[in-house]
Amino acid sequence: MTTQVSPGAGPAPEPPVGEPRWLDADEQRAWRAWLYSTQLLNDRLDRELMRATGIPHAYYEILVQLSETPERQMRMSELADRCLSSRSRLSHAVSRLEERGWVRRQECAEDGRGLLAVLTDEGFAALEAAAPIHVEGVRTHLFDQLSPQQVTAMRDLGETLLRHLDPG
Amino acid sequence: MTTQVSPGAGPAPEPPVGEPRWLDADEQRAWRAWLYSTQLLNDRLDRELMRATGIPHAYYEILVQLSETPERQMRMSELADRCLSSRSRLSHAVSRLEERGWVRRQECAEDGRGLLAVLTDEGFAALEAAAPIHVEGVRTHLFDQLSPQQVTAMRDLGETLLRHLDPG
DNA sequence: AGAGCGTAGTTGAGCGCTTGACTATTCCGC
DNA sequence: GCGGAATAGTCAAGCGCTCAACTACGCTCT
Repeated sequence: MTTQVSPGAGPAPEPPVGEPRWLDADEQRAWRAWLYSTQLLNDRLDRELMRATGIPHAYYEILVQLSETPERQMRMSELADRCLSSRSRLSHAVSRLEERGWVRRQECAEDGRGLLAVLTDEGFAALEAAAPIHVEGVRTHLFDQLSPQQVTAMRDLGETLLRHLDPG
Repeated sequence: MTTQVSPGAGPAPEPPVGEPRWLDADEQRAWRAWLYSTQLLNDRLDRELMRATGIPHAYYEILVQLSETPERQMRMSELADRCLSSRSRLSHAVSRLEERGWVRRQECAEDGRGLLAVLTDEGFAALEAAAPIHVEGVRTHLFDQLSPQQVTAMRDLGETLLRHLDPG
């Protein structure tokens, strides 16, 4: 779906330097399968979670990150990093979560510039309500479809790519 | 990142019916690696394409789909399906591509309700300019990072999930 | 023929994200 | 301790997407 414009495939004839390294037929197929499946899976999980709980997946992740911290609070920047989110995006998101009463901002003692995002009890309750929905989606659309070997391969793939994409 | 609220892991103690089937530690790890890596990869490819060409990946896909058709034209609905897009989304997107002069709408002879999206020469040129950027991104961030076995595993995973998610 | 239903596509409101500019605070070197 | 760079976070404009309502056409049954 996404790559070829020019030459039809063929067994990788070593393109001259500077020429695009087009995908061959097998690579195309692998790439499209990956692209479509990830897109469909994410859409599906996000949609189901949204329908059932009104929480978009991005917000759910914020709640999860906060809940996994001892004090249920975290610096805005660290939260943004963990959610693979820009600071701006996180700032907007926390504002909306604040409106729902699920998170509040609190000044940071050690750093006058900083703020802590704190998960409220209401926020934790919302997360507890949403978690079973979400895990059920992950089960039925992902793990239930895969053999143990495929799960291993998935983890291996993910971790390999992460080493390249997110060396941090 | 995303699932556990409640019990810490443990070797899958067969939850009672109705209880959430929580992920164990290995599953967590696999899930997070998958989720993060797909997110980072998509963000990266989209961003690079956008920066270099001004074309978001969703629009790029529309152009690709049209270009792969014999007449460089397709019914709106079919185009939406192939782009994993809602009709509404596609309609908006085609409107914007029309403003750029890359696509035009054309009445459909056989069905008075229908429209054809037609790729213009300018649109094709834009696609030809963008394709090398995109394929280079897919190479460097995906295929260059993976062994041949991993590529095979990736295709297998993708296709397995597609059979479940998109049985069409 | 025309009532009713299904299909094709569009539209507008509202939300979330991105970008880039902005404020406020801290850190660092002199 | 003071001036400048770096860091933390916010905000506004603009774009893209979703949802639900809407128009228009085709199909079928009577």
